[in-house]
Amino acid sequence: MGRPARVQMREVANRAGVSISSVSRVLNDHPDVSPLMRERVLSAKELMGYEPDLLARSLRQGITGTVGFLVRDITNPVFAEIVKGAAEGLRPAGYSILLADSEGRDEVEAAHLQLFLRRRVDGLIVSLQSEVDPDTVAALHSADCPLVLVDREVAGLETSAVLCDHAPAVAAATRDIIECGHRRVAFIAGPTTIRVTRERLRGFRQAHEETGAVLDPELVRLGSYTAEFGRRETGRLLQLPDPPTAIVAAGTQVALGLLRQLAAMGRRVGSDVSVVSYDELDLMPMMDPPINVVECDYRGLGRLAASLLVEAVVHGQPPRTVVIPTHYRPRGSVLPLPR
Amino acid sequence: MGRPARVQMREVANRAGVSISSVSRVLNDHPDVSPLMRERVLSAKELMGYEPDLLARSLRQGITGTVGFLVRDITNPVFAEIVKGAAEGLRPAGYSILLADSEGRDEVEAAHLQLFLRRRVDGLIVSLQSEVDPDTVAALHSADCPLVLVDREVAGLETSAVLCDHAPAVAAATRDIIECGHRRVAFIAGPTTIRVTRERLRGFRQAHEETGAVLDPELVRLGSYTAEFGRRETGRLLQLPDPPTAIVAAGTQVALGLLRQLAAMGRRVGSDVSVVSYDELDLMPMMDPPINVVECDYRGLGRLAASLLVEAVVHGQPPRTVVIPTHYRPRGSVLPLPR
DNA sequence: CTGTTAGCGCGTTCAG
DNA sequence: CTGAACGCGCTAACAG
Repeated sequence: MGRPARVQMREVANRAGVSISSVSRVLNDHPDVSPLMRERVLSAKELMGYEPDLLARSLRQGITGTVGFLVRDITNPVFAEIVKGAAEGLRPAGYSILLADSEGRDEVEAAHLQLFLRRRVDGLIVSLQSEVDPDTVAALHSADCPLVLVDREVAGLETSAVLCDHAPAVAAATRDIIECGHRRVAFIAGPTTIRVTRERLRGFRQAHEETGAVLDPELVRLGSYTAEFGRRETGRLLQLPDPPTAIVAAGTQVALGLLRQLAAMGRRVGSDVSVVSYDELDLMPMMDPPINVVECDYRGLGRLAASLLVEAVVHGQPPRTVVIPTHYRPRGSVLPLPR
Repeated sequence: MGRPARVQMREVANRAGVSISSVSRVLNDHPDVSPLMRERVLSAKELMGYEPDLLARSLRQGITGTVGFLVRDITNPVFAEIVKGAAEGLRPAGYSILLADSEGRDEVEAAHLQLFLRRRVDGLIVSLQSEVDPDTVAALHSADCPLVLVDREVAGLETSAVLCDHAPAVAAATRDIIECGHRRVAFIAGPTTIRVTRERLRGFRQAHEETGAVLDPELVRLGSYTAEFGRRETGRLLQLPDPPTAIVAAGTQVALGLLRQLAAMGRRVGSDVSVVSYDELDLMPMMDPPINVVECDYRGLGRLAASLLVEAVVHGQPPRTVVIPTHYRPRGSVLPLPR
């Protein structure tokens, strides 16, 4: 079957015996069109299977109907959920999503943002892997469209943001551990160059202060949100002369690495070492014992980001920051220390 | 800080004291440009921070540098992996990804495809939720760009495809179960309107034929690839007068639902009912007992889809179909039946 | 209410 | 090797 040659507006106009602009008016629901005209144009359109070229329309109107979405790693279920939520929010508003994955590299992240801007996206939803990379920050500053940061903050950038309230939830988790009698609690997370880490760490510290427990700096391991980092640091922590009896793993991948390392060392969650993981992996509740988690509604977070963006793009609303609650869900992986 | 007004090509031309077309030639690496001209233009460009508008370029050149990517559900780790792989393959080639999620609705799927075409994507990578929806099929037929189907096939459509070799892997899994002494093996999967289901079912049947085992049609449950379907059918199967002693759950979400239902019923994997799941969820190997799975390299599949698309778009290569191997990984969730 | 005209920002013919 | 003019397909401003 031959390529169904792309039919253009002028052909429809000729076929209907009217001018091009009349076709345009009908298709854009301009008020000043006679019923007869509307009829003629629409039937010609249907007959020829005409669909307006959005590229040309975008160039003319200066709006593309696209939103750039940047995530650190689309295979991380947290980001997949956020994207899903945003997609649910953006589709009814008529926006398409340009998706970019940072691939763990700052230069890729910056390049994607620059590319988005050159494609003239109407808005950006961004969950950076680095809040401090110069090129990335420069790109964000040069953005001439609304921007929503997801669980991130960039110094000196006035923008909308949707944030998770990590600190209280991590504090609750840590308090639970300490109240079970643990005195050496470790913390594994990513770099402090992103807000999530700083907030989580803040909650972890706060719980120690409130309970009067001593926080050994050696037990805090900050590096990257990867399974490999989680695995490695778990191994190192447990080989310490005075090892921790409980570990808080901040981040899905870090938690995964932790569990792998425990399995490799033949240690059991709960009995050998108590564990609090971050983010609800679907299988966490079905493990034995079920893993305690800190989590929030990431899909809702994505929907929220979408609605903030839409209200900024469409209604010109000023930047706004929304914080959503985050929860600690004890399930059994934290056990009392034998006295 | 004020909007950094978008700088255009003509301004760069004025600044450099040359014509617009000279600027264009320099930026597009046209051979016939003097070193002096190149120098003048490039320095003016840097000075003013000019970046070409890709929208206008696309309209002029007829190519957008975008690829439409449609998936059934981006929160499904399988699709997230495929998207990641494709992103890795498409970025170096200079393509951006327009991502669409079908949201479980045929009309959404068709609408997304139509939208992609109107945005004049250079290519499509598509993993349909329905291979038979009329609007969807019509949209694919009307596509005037290269198309790569991912683990799908659409009747009458000459196109590239990347496929998983499901049947042998499911057959191996099923044989393993039967050889362990199980005589009533159930199968839960999605609709037969997509290739994966048909292939998986074929493998399941084949194992029965080869071993001479009897396949009770009542034990085959085909519906949808959702956790809810997996949960419900697991419950119904186990309440049968003569329930299965083993279940093959095809699909990540179905398997998840199955595990939830077993947990809810207080049944243990292995001892109460043997299980083979589909697709490697990261935690499957760490459950007790570790779940047997059928899986393949989905990220590689995505990369493959990207390379097929690129070779079609850039080099005009004809449609090609590639099948990648799929594996059965026994781990301990299938146990012998007591004689 | 409708047709004509002028661009949106670029790339690409053509002369020179 | 460079500049001027045209057009990608469409919408918006203006006449009629």
